[in-house]
Amino acid sequence: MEKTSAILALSALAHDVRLDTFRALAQAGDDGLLAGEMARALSINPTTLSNNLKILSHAGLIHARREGRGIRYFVMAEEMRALLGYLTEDCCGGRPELCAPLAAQGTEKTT
Amino acid sequence: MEKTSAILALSALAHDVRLDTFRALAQAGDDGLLAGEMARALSINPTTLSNNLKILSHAGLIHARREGRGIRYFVMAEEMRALLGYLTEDCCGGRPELCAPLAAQGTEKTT
DNA sequence: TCCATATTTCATGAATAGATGAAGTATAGG
DNA sequence: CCTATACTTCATCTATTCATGAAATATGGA
Repeated sequence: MEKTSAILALSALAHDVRLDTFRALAQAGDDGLLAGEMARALSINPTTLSNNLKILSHAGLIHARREGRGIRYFVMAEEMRALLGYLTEDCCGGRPELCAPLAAQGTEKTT
Repeated sequence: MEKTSAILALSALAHDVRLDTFRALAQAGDDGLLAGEMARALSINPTTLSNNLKILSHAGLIHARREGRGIRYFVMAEEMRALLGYLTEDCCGGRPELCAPLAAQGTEKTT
């Protein structure tokens, strides 16, 4: 992954609504979610959501497909993997172990 | 890790100078780097660098220690690990395998 | 004490991001 | 076709971020 793509993805995720949205889509997995479902579920103004979905799409983190009157969004796991790979491999000074003991590590519940 | 901390860290990293700085510090490891060394090495205006170092510090990704006339900065690996953990565990819908095959994965050289 | 060095804080202006109502586009169904 | 639904795009305003010169602060040494 290139640095510019990484920065694009990082800034896409660094936002309350977008992070919530991304998480909801990740949870939904291959089923994806309709824009309207997300707007209702997360109580977001449809226009605001649409703008933020566009930013996530542009970063390559999600993609969309029309479905009847609605538009269904899906997470792009590959891009997220690439980002995590970039952060661990490239940003941790070639010593991934410094920053990436993701295998084990305590799994606390967060919100 | 809490969502607000994650957003703070993500936006701290989502910036050209700050990402470069963070990478340089990660490479330096426990030796850390003086602010001046980084400014010279990366050709960054000292004021600009200082502002960006403050942002990284505030996000908990680095910390500083005075050393004579200079100030030496160090990466906070723990916070970076927490961020990566948050992204994989919390954002990938409780199905980390979706986004975190960091163990294997092709290690291409990036810039 | 006085000065040079190293870095930060302050102040300011320019650029970018963010939210949202109104208007536009696409689709389904009568 | 006509209308309702589901979204997006446009236009606009506000808020935040960014970069940087000038001034302030801290330290070391003569």
